[in-house]
Amino acid sequence: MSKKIFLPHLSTASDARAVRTREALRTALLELLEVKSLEQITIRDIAAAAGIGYTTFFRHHPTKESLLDDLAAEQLRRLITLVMPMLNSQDAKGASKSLFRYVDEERALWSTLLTGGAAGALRQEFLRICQEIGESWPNPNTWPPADVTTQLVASSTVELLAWWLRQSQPISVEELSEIYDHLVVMPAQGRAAPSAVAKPPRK
Amino acid sequence: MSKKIFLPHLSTASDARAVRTREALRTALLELLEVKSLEQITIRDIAAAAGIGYTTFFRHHPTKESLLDDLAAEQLRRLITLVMPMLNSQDAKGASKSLFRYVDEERALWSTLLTGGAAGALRQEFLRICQEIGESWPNPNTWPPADVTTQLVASSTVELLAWWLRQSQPISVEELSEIYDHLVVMPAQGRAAPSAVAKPPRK
Amino acid sequence: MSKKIFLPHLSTASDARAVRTREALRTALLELLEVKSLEQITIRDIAAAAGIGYTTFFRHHPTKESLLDDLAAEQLRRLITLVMPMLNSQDAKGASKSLFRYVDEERALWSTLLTGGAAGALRQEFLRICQEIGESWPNPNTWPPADVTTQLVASSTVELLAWWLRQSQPISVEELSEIYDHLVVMPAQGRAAPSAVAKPPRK
Amino acid sequence: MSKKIFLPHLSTASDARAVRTREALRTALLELLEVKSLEQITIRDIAAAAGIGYTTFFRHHPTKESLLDDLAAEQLRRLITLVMPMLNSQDAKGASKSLFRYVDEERALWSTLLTGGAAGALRQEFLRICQEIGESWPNPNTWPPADVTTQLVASSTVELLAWWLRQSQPISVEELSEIYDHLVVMPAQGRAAPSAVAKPPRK
DNA sequence: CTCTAATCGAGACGGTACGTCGCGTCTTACG
DNA sequence: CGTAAGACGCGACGTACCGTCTCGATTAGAG
Repeated sequence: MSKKIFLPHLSTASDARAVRTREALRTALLELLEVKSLEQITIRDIAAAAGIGYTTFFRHHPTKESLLDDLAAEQLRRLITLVMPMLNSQDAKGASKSLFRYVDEERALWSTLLTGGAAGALRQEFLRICQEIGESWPNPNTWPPADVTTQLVASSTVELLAWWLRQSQPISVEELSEIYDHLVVMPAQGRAAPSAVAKPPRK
Repeated sequence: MSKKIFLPHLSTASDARAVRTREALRTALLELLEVKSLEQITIRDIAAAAGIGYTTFFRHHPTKESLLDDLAAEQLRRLITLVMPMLNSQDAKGASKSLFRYVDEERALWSTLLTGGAAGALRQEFLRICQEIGESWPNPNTWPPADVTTQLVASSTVELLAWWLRQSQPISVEELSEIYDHLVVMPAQGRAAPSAVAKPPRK
Repeated sequence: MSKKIFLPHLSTASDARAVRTREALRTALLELLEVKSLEQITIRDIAAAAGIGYTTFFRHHPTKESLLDDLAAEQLRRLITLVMPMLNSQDAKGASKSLFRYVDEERALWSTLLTGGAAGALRQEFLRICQEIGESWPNPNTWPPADVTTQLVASSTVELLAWWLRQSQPISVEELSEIYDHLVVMPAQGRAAPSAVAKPPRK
Repeated sequence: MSKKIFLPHLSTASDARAVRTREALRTALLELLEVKSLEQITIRDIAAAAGIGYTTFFRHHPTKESLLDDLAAEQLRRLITLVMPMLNSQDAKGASKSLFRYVDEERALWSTLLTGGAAGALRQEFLRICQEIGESWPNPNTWPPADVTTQLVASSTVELLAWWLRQSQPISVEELSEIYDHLVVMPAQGRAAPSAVAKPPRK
């Protein structure tokens, strides 16, 4: 009962037509994500929107999730490298400004990804990766536990970004940084409370 | 020549069989949610797990989401009434303890709802309702804007609860309250900085 | 795997309510047959039209076919006793007039039965019974074979009756008798063709 | 947001697979018709018997009746062109022999169609078409009325054919022609009774 | 400058799930 | 305490997509 006998050519990434098709697929998915959620989008929808044959989709991606990856993976990775410093950087303010400036540059893309139909999937993937990276770090016995702090910072960051991108009246990067610093970064760095709390004995 | 003669939900609600069936459906969904996500669960799965006929499902609920509502709506409403005070209560500590004690009482249910396959849906619904309630409040021109604060408090609360329920080593309500107060409540109340947090008492 | 555990009371035919219900069912079916075919009519339709509960239907008849029987069986039997003489009677003219006069008296009923949604079923049952009776008769080695003659007479009779009942301009019993005699009876009695054909050699 | 995107029947008709499938469907239906009536046959039955997927059925036919059409329409049309001459041809004997010889050639098919589970449907369709054609003819004020004659000839023809195909002992085309001529054709042509029938007064 | 070979769209195909409908049986609550 | 109302399991309906496969047309390179 083999699961996959189907192995398309996975077109030689250098073929001009293939490149054009991939681009069309990405664009099509983004367009559709502005309107409906990933699960509501069918592969047939995407192929139609991209102006390619249904079967051709599978020459490039095994599933629609794979196409979303292709879209988001690199951007997501970059976003994460900009977020993680928040947890221990000395210059959190500067770091957060870098983060928001980057998102501002790619505003159109992130707007779709975080406020459109892929928001759930993106959020989940983002949290997963943050957790993964957090776990690989040296884990001093801090309080509150590092994993929960990471989780809350990551989730708050996504939520704040989504909120920002939803606003009709633009909010400046500086102002957003202030909010972020106030509500997310400082509490997480334990500077929220003046007297840095020593880890309480567990058990 | 009417097109729709299908009128469910007229069930007497007092018929013993119907009550039994509804209960079986709820239980079945909870069982399945421990294993897979809501979208992966088919109505046929639920019916089979509940030991009822596939068609019978529709006599009680138009969709599986409706069944989830039936499960979660009241509990969710209760959770929310316990969360909202965090945003302005004088006695946040007490409020948060009430919150966590309630979740602790319904630990089995909330564990499934927040760490199982319905987590995404629940989280989204929770945020939606919080936002709705927040908007109905008197809105002094605070900074940071009230809506973003609400959003972050709500999302952090869910995230923290999910983290708590996932822990293999139980964490006491008191300790959790400390973490919550530290990372979520105080920053949100703008009391983030000076007022000292003494080493949190254990137990 | 028992097929029938369901044995309703089959209400004591003398109960006044039962009698009223049976009558309502018959009427309801007749009404519906004017509009759609037997297979398109559901038992729920009939019950609703008769103003009785769905389940109650089954107290009186196991299937809708059984109800049709109840309606038609006796009338059908009577019709047949009037038709069979055509095959050998001396006084075919008189016999056919009796036949058509009877149908004329029950015009409303037969009109529904033969031109409405039960036409197919009635026709088939009629033919079946004719054939059965024909077979029980002494079978002199006639030519053409008796069974085919019976079959054709029966089918032509039904067809002619249906045609008659469909006419918007009423045709008198006398005239119809002429047509019947001409097209059906005389040929069947071998008085059709002038030169009576001797039985041809069979291979 | 269109409700119906379902567009079958665009099949290339030249695709070898499609041709094979269509053939399999025809064969399957014929097999099933030997056993049960059209209404008792489900589309799932047909698909299973044809060895194709249930859904695939609908790529080729919207209903099972449509499949029956596909089977019978052309043959039926041919049969009718052979029957209609009976009503006015000079050479009825020759015409009837052509008719029966044709049916004899396609004996297997017609045997299934006229004595199997599609008999009712076929009969009805046959009568409908005959009537239709008859109505398009010049309609001299004959007696008996042309439409009833057509109806009776058509129905008798089908009945006779069905009888013939049911016989275990084969009856020759010649002999059948004799019977047909005797019982159906001659009466219909008004050459039935020796003493020509004087036209009875109408109205 | 044909002629074979690779490629790609279109869509046929077997599936699985959907939501609807009617069946005939069984249970319950009500009058 | 019998009966109507309707809950129930069942199975067919017709639709939508899935992911795989086949095919015919369109190019592209080789003879």
